Amino acid sequence: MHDLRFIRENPEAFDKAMARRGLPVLSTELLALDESRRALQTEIQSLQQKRNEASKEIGSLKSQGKDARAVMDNVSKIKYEIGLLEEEEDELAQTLHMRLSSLPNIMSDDVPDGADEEENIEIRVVGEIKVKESPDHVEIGEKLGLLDFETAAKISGSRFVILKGALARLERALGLFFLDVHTQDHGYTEISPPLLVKDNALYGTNQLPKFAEDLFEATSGHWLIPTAEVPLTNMVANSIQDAKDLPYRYTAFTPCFRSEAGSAGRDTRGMIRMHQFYKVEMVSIVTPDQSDAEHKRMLECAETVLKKLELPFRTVVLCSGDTGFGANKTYDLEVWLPGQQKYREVSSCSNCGDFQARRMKARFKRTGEKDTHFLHTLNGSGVAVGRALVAVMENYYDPQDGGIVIPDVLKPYMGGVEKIL
RNA sequence: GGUGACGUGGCCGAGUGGCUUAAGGCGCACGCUUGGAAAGCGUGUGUACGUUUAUAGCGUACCGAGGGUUCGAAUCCCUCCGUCACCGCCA
Repeated sequence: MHDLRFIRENPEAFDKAMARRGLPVLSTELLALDESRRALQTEIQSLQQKRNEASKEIGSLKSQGKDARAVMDNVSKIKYEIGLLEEEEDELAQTLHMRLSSLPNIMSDDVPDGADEEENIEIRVVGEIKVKESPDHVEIGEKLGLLDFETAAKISGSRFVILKGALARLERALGLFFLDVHTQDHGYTEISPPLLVKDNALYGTNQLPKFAEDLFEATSGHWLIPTAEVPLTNMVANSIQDAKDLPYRYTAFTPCFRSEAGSAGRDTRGMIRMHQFYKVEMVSIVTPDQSDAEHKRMLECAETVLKKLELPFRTVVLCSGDTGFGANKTYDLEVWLPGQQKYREVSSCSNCGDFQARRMKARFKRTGEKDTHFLHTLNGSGVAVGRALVAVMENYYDPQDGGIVIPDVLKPYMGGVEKIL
């Protein structure tokens, strides 16, 4: 959500920022709406003042036993006028709110221009690619008899999978490992959040109203979370935090549910794009002056777990065309998949600035200061468990016997299993 | 799921239609007092928006949320949400 005052004071800058998102000039129309809304508000307020004064007069007239009918008639008229104006103002406010809440965040100046993911900028490549080529994870898993898409399809349809035995355990091991690293080494607080949320929460983290298509909705009016970013970030919704307690760093290991509407035909093979997958998420709640440093820190936290797993990956900055709706800047981590001979995204670390905080009225206050300010929110995968599992299967594949070697850091989580065979 | 009670400021708590400008207390901040502290005394103490050169002033709204009744609502009515207690069911 954008700050109208910012648009009022910097209309050209705002239009320029939206142009980077491929949007036309909007400030003129938005400011016109805003101005007429404010004019109406002022008018309404002065009428309300009159009404309040007159009502008080009625009270005192009546208590003195005098006739108050003339004043009462007058108030009736005022009330009628207020009603009309309020209706008008309501409509304007709603239009304005809808327009504003469907506009994407302003990107940082250092986000490179570019049309799509092809133009993301690689900032580093980490780890050595030891396995150039391998069977893909589907072949590996099915040959081991531990990966079953067919049975999952029978139960739930396409884009679901069943993991069995040691492979199921390996998935769990990855989740626990990520969680342990972030809580023990990186200072994140483990959260076990709700997986069903109200639309308010999804509005706060900007999945709604624009991206309802990508979500699963329950019959109760709840929605299944597409990422733990939703409950974790919304923990500070409608609140005023004390600056001295910040930053808050939350992490959670949760299932994520995505309808993948509009991705028909994309990544249909394997576990890359599922309706349901596990992810360890990191969320930081910070003051504006902390947010750049926190963003880099979060990126490092995500990189650390891949390094510990000794998985080769590269880090990219998303270009303007690929940066998500709510982010002002995003780094992606892409892990090497020898089955596809490609780097594939396993983490996305975004700084949302005050964009989400404004939507969810998440504020902070410094001791002694009177003003409240909007928090900055950041979220990042630390990392996607399903895709990390794919990466482990393919990078740790042993062509000699078709098995999967367990990475050293996961051994403590595998109960003595050194290799899945 | 059933029945009942309840939801007021940072916290406790009064308030059942107009002297409420939300009493009183606690906490907090500042000041007075003191050699210093405590006690005591005094002053102040929310959020959002509008207006404005303005961290002044003025105004509007906000007593769980949203509607309604009324000239006037914390107070009356309706719907929803949440909390607590007991009962039922249940991982």
